[in-house]
Amino acid sequence: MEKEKFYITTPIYYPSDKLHIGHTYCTVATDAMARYKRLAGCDVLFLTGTDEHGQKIEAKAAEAGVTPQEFVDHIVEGEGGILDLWKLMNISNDRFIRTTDDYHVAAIQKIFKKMYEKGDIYKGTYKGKYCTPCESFWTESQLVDGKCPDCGRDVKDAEEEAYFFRLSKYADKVRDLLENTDFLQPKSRVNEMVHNFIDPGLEDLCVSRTTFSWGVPVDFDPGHVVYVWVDALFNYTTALGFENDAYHDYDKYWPADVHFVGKEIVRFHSIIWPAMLMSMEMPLPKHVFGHGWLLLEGGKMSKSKGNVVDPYLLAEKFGVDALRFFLMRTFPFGSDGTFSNELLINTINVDLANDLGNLLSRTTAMAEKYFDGKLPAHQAGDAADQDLIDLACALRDKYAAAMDQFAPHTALAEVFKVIQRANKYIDETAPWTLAKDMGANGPRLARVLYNLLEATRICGVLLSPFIPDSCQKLFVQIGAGPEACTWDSANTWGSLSPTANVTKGDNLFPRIDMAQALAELEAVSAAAREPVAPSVELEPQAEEPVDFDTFCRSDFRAVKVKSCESVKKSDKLLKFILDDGTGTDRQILSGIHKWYEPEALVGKTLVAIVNLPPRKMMGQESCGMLISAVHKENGEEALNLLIVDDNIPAGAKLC
RNA sequence: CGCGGAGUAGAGCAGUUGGUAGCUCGUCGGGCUCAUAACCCGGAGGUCGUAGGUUCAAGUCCUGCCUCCGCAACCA
Repeated sequence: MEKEKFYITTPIYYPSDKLHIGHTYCTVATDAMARYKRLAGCDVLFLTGTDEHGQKIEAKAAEAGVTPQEFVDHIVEGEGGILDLWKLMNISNDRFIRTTDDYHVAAIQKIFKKMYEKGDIYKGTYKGKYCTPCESFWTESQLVDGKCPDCGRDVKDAEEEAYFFRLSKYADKVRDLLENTDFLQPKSRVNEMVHNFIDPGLEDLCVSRTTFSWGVPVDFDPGHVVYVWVDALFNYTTALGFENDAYHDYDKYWPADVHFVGKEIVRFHSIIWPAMLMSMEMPLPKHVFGHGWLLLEGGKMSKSKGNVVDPYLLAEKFGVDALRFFLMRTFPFGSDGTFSNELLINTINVDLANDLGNLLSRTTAMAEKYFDGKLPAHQAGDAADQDLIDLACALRDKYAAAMDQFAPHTALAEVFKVIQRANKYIDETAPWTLAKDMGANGPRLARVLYNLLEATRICGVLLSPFIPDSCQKLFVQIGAGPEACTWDSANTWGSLSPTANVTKGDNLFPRIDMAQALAELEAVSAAAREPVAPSVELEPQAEEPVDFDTFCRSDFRAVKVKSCESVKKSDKLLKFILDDGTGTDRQILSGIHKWYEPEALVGKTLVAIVNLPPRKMMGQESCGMLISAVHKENGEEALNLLIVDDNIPAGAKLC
């Protein structure tokens, strides 16, 4: 019989930096799902990879003084790189695609051309802000102080030739897909997509650039490179051999059964991707699942906060399986979760050490102690066994139902109900009491231990997609051969040979000393936070001279802060009421809340330019601008207001 | 009135289609001694943010309000 196929993917990650626990979360989830489907008898293809083109990587490589290819090679294949991380985490992907792979590049060119010939990609003009010296286009929102974010110089309105994809043409079909099918999950993400992007009207999408070269060239129009969407999204099909000869199983595996993606890229996968496939007249993936993020206490993980969680460190310290298990067991897959080391250690101790590990340990210990590791064939069952047996036999279907709904946390919760029931069964049957009279109770005791081994085995089979290595050890200890580790055996009581060889091995999951482990982790992260010599970056000095008259027209004045408060609904703006010596209060808004609390500034003497035209911000008028000194420290923006001597009277002119 | 999410025991969270409010930690008491100071049982602790509404019945559905968090905007 033909096996049912199952094609599952992670996003292709952007190798501009090392990956963190969030990437690991998504990849581990995909891996567990893939392993589950293989266990259940499917012909699985599991794809992950890297999205290696784009301006940011080009720039980072230039900064590092290497070619873009060398740069991504190092992050992907180098020591401690992405491939190493997935190897460490025991990821069972069947393929790994890099968008710089030759076959992918060639296929993308064909795909681009096809959509062009169909008329769904057309040449238009891309309007934006252009910085001539940098030869860079920027969008309005990318500008810093209205100037080029790279060099700080003026930008001008400009337009360039670019190719556009007719996204608008597919708006209605995509809306129908989102609203009336279970294509996008969890359902809560549908509203967000429809209200934010489809209701306001989909605009055609710019799919080429001429301002950088690190991308797939448009082969029929030199100078243009394919911009991210076409290049990245079609990886899911080129990795199967679509429009290339590197692989030949597109017909077999496409469409994908599910794309697991982070919620930040749900938009691309649920709107742009289906629209492009519609254009190509290709089948759509069956599901896109947008999982949640791992947050940290106090908000998002971010480099600048220095709170990025390193999967290497945790896997090394607590074990790969423990980390994998924690990620899948603790957080509902569709929603955000709050990561903490305490939670990690607690989960390991409670579920893995106390419940699962200890169950295995006490069961195998008794089998050795009472029967030298080999139960006799003559065993005596009892009506009291039925509850445990029923629960264990019903587990597989509940587990499968949860997994098929992309709810690994629920599947694991079901497994642990059985583990807890088994621990309770030990109390109910009190084997140590039976053992006092082996003559009378031997067959009964043997049956009790066998039932425990069976319950443990079934849980082991179903846990193996999550903690594969640990389950192999478990199977060895309970003497389960390959026939007792199959999907079919997972709801068949009695699959384990009644006289299997049981050996008590090392503890599967040793308990972790919470206080000690936390202290060690804290020591590591304190060392990491130790500044590597605070690198101060300064803006280069302007080369262009300014004539004296122009300079003199700027009217700088000393001003005294009469009041200062944060602006409602803005996390950056502070509103200042200032004494500028004129007798009339001056109001200035300044985006410096990140560096200053308003109450700390009242009474200070500052410097402001007062003859700038007033400008509205967040509905309030700002008349002038407060002067600050700015620099970058360890890559992060730093800002200090010019606070001058209080002896200077309000309104004094600076010249 | 930009979009969305969340407010459930001291803490952290589950609660599918409305039908006796659960889990982990912590806490108090008991049991057991096979086991990784683990396991098992029981107690205390919740007006399920708030005010209304629909219903025989609402944590669950509807409306208003309050608070928090993302995104967006703003950041002269």
